[in-house]
Amino acid sequence: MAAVSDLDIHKAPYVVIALPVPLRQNFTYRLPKTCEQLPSIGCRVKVQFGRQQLIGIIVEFTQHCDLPEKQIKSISEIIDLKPVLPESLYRLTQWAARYYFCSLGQMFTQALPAGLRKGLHTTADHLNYYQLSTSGKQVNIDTLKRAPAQKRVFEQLQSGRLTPVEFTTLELSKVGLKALLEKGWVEEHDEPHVADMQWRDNLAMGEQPLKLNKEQAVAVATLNQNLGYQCTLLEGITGSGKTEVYLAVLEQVLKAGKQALILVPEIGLTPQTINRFKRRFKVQVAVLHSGLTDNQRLDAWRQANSGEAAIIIGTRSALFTPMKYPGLIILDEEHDTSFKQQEGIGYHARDLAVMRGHLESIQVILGSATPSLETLQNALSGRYQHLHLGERAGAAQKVRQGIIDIRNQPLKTGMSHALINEMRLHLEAGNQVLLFLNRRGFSPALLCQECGHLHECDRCDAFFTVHQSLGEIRCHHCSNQYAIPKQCHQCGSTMLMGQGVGTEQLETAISKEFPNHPVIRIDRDSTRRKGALESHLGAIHRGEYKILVGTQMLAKGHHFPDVTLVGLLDVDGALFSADFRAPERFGQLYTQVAGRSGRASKPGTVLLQTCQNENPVLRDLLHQGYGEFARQQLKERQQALLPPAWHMLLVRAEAHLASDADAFLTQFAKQFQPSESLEIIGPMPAPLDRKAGKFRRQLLIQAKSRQGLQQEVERALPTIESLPEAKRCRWSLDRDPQDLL
DNA sequence: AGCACGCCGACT
DNA sequence: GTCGGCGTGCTC
Repeated sequence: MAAVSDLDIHKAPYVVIALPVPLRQNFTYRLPKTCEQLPSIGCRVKVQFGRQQLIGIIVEFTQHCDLPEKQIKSISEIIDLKPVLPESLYRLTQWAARYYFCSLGQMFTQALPAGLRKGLHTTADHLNYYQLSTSGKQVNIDTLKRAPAQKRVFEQLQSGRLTPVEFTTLELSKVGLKALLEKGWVEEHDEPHVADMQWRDNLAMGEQPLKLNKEQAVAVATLNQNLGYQCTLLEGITGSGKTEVYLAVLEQVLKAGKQALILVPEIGLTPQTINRFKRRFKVQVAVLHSGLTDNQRLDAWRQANSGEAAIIIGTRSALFTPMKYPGLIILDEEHDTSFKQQEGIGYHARDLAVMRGHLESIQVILGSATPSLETLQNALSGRYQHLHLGERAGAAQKVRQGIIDIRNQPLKTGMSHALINEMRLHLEAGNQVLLFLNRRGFSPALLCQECGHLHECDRCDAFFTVHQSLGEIRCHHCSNQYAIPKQCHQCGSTMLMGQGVGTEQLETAISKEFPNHPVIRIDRDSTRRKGALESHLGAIHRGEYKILVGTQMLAKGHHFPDVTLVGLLDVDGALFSADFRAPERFGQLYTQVAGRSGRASKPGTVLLQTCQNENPVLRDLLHQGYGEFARQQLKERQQALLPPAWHMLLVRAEAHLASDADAFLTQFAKQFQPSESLEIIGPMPAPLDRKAGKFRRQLLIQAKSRQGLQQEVERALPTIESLPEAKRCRWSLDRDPQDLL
């Protein structure tokens, strides 16, 4: 970035500033009248914007400005003299803003922790922590026998001081701490903070590494040879020891005095994962998850930025955490959809991680048992290094797998007789059974048995979902809910019943079928309460439940050693979805459950219910494993001009009048010339046509080359933005959309 | 996004 | 008569 210390204020009197507003532009201000030291590009400044004060970032110094003089305001305050972000991250933000067609200001909103957006310092000069007081050290812990929350806090403090971040990470009770502070057994300290960089010269090891098998050793050796930027796909089946490979590479990186950033899916950031890294190396680990307060998040950011934290672990947004000594980026479960932001600017942490590795000249490791087709294509084409762990065909070989043909078969609440019989066998042998049901398309609607009327949400184009236990009908697309009606809204009949199978109904039906085997349901509804998922999983492991019913949630990252039968009830729904990624997702889900059911001594069985037992896609997956299946899918995507072969931009528009959304998208489409390398599809109704009383339409732009798409959209956007139709609806752009639904 | 202005419905 | 609903428009 160009420093401006050599520029004269008179020559460059204007400052272009990126502001945190959802507008695709920057704003020009004047330097303050009294400005002793000139800030540089990347510094934060406070400015008056309309009627509010905002904090923005300097993007450029310039001599000319087309606006009338009197419209230009002066910067009210300069916050930093040094850029908030290191140059590599400034460039990454700039690149991402361009790629995702948003302003730098919007991208900075994603990249900076809230504390910095509010103007707090980038460095911590004080360290705040709790520790046992002199009187506290005399106290016998048994006196806290009847106060378990206090006891846990006390125990932790016996082994050393705790910062507020650590306090939250350990899930300790605030009330317990408060009580101890009041008793005077614990004191709060605030001391000048001196950065401790000991780890860089003298890495202290904790737990001994496990012995690597041959494949792991080869992978580690290969990875350790990489210098500078290199992206690698580490394709390893469940249980093949990817983490051990990460740890071995990490050791080399830490020994060289470099930091590592580890990104995991939302669901994967568990204390177990974090502890595995903490136990191996005696270094500071900064953890960034959604549960942190703004201050705690800023603390973790500062530790990473100063180089004190050697390891940074976090979910999607942790991608933007700066490292003083960048050494390595690991992105585990690379195919996980939580790496793509779904709301606002839909950036993909995986794609940006690769770009960041490039900008920082460090290696990036993408790990998965079931790589996304995007990553697989890059690995097959040689853009990424490709390393394998475990047999290629996957765990599918070790499990018994079967297809239940349900054509013309009577189903009992979604279950075939064959499935019920098999369940009985496994349950009688004392094992656990797991049933998967996709939520989408499977909601039990409220049907009138007399007139056939299906009760529909009055704000959306979706059927209500019946929740028997709550006595409610709910719309899953907006928060609309009512008591279950006693009479049909159309004919007044009282013969109303749920139609279709949802997890809840399945749960009830199973309890009737197997009264002696307790059932538990795991889905978004049953795990809403904080800690509910953990407690349910605990009960499952203790064998308190024999039958597990759930959605995808159950497949991710959990291992159930006593489950010997897994049933996938709605295979057809996944294979014939409107979403072109549905088969890929199904392949990933299937491979995960197949890899996790049973164990060496108790081989698992996976049963699929389908009307398509000759389906070639299904055959590939079952007989040749995910690798072959994925390669086949890649070919199909190429033929259909779909990602990752082609590149996609989804334009969404929402308006009170369907015609307003349509008119805008029609105008949008007119800005492009369809050709051999550019296709325009739509405008068409979004799959959920009406949501919360508004009409939703979408337009799909598919381009042969990434650059072509970039250029075309960049050329057309200024015109589109000034379209009168653009004001009559809310619209947004989603690059590389994950969900067309 | 905020924040204002502005124009129509149920209340102290 | 007002309080407040959210539609529309603007921000260097």
